[in-house]
Amino acid sequence: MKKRDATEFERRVYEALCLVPRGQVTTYGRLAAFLGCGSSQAVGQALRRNPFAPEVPCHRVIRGDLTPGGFGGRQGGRALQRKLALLAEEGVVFTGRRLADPKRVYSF
DNA sequence: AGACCCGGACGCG
DNA sequence: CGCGTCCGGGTCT
Repeated sequence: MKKRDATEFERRVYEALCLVPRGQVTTYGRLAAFLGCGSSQAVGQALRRNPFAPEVPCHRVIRGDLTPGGFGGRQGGRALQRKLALLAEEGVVFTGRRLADPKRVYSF
């Protein structure tokens, strides 16, 4: 496997993600709007690559419906549980598969 | 070209 | 109210 440099678009996503204060989470849609991309899908892909993990709190990013989304959906859900536990320590609690506190969503 | 992920909506119990 | 499913769009390799 070859390593690839993050494109300018992805770099932007990580930078915006770094602006999210601890204890709060953001959504792909808000992130995309802040980047001016207009499509949250591209943001999801950039985080899924997360070449800067764990320096980049990609676990602080959730879907617009307050669902974790594709957080390790391919790793057997193991990574998802791990990030979920991290968020729980920050105060972000999920109810089943949805965020229990929509107020925790941070907006730029 | 193909593959990947997100967003909103609908219906059901 | 919550869940599962459907379709499309934009980006990356």
